[in-house]
Amino acid sequence: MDAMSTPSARLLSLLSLLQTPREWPGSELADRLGVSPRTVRRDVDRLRELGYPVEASMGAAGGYRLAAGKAMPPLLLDDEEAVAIAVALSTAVGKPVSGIEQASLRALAKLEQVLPSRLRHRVGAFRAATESLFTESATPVDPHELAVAAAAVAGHERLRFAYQSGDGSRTRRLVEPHRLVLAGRRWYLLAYDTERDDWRIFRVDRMTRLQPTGVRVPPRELPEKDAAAFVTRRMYSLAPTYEVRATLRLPAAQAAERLGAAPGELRSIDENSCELHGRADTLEWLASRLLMLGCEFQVHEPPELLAHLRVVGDRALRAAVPRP
Amino acid sequence: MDAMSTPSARLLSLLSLLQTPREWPGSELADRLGVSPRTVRRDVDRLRELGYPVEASMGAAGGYRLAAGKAMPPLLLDDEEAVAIAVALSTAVGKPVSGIEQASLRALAKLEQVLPSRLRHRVGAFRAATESLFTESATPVDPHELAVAAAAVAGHERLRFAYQSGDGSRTRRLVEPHRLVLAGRRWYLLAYDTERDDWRIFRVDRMTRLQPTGVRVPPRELPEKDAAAFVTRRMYSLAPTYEVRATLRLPAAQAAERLGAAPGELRSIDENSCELHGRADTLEWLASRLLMLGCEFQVHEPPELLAHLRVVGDRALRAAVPRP
DNA sequence: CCATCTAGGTCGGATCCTGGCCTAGATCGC
DNA sequence: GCGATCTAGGCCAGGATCCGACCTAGATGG
Repeated sequence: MDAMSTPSARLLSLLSLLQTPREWPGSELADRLGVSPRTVRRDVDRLRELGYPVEASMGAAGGYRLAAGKAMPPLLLDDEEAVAIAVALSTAVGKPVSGIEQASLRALAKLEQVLPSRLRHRVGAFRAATESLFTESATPVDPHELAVAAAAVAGHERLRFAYQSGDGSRTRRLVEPHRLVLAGRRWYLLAYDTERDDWRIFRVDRMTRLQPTGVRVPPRELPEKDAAAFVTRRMYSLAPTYEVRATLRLPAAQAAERLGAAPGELRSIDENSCELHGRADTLEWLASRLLMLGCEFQVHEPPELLAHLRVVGDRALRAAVPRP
Repeated sequence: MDAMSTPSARLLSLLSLLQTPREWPGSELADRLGVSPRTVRRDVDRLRELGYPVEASMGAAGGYRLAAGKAMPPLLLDDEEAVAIAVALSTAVGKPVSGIEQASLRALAKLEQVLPSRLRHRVGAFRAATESLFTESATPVDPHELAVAAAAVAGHERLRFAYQSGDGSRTRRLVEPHRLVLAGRRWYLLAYDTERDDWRIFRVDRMTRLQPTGVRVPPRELPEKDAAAFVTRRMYSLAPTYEVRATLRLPAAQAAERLGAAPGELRSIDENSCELHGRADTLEWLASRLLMLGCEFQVHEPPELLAHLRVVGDRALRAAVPRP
């Protein structure tokens, strides 16, 4: 333990100790912090005054611990925990659903800003290991670059990057980032392209070599009020999606449960079948989800999905024929 | 903003402000914290002395921001970010791979300990929404209960719960938790059953109504040195698993990449095929992963997987036949 | 009923903290 | 190049805070 000379440093260490899921007797805390038990009691008081609910169980074998309160206390993580959170957020952000993607992204950007570099390497390694497991998306976005972009948005910093547009041509861009928007299962950066003097939308998974320039610029006004609307209007030109229509031999309630969030539309047909309307961007993802439902189903559209199902079905049957 | 009377409270707020991915001019910080700019400079100094690397850009339009340093600073999260992290950790823990499961679990336990209850509800809601999306596992474990168990392990607290054993019988248990072990894709609790006076292993997904008793007991010694070894020896009686053997028409390198972490064993056969040896606990999971590889393959074992592939293949082909 | 823990009042002396004022150095825009 | 604007940090004096020591009260478990 360090000197713990100042009360501030002591409060921080105290918070860190109390976050461990165990009880600390005052005497042990005093020992660890290098102060008298009386001072520990006063520090506990201070924490309580700051809004952190330190619980104490009285009597012999009593002790202090931090309980759930009204506000989030500062989280004091050790190295491994920090890495675990970074990895978890990365996969969450790379496979966004839910409706808290913006918050996940903010949290990731915040964490990456202060993550020591030696930990950063470990995060990268784990990310590489886990990412390919969830190979649902054809081109999963790099969470690190996403975080860099998010930081640039939040800091109003000019951003430089290489972009590969839909037709394959590569360009260098210098933009003023405005917002990151999740649409479908992809992230888009809405930004003002300073070289082309116009608003542009970039698919984040097509951006590489992001370099925050550090140059802060006053936020520019959008031509339209809602960034998300602006994006969705232009988005479909960038992201070819498939509209699915299928009949599932499964009660609508169960189908909703198994499909989880963002299932698209489900309409009940009768007590044990329903119709699914949805949209997705890769056939593999669609086919896999439908097959994982574990029920009979019929696909009506799109024709590409019908073809893909035939391919997958044939492949499964061939795989099931034992050959030496 | 609050009073910020004491330097400790001020330092915490300052840390929170500096974690935002933007630059803060000293004057604005002074304003927000309700102190003079000189004091802000001193506070910044204090933070630096505590080991938090506050970066400053000089000149006009300069400012302060928190950079990556040697140690993790305390993370100050707003409500949404806290929820996002909790959700991300939950799915990471419920679908464990990687090799940082223990750390993820610790982080989740730490977070849940201090998470305000109103946020806890939101986490539960998001969890329910996202969980069913990744319905790979037959009985996904409840991350919240896992966190409770982890806290009991760390705090040496007796734990009470209801258990449904493999044969379907239900019992109430009172145990002294010793360790949580991840084996295969399942979590097991190694604990001393105080009523049966012996060490037992419980599948966490079969535990319900966990109640930490708050009773702290001195840690008991394991009969064998390594808990993980003890578990793995007994585990296979609890978890029926399938041993897979298959030939993939894919170069070994590519297969490893697409399979990601824990692919089992891959042995290269020739330049564009390889043999896979692995183990998994559900056929659906296995079949889906193999089909997602996007290459031809032949399954040799187990026979159950052959049967399941035939079922899935037939179903896919039936689904691809348009019917009114 | 006693040991052990939290809770908290009081006091004096040492320490620290603050704001004001100063100079120095870096950087950017004009 | 020059001035504006920012960080950096020394110095000082008055006041607030903090600390340990010592005390009593209350809760709890063996």
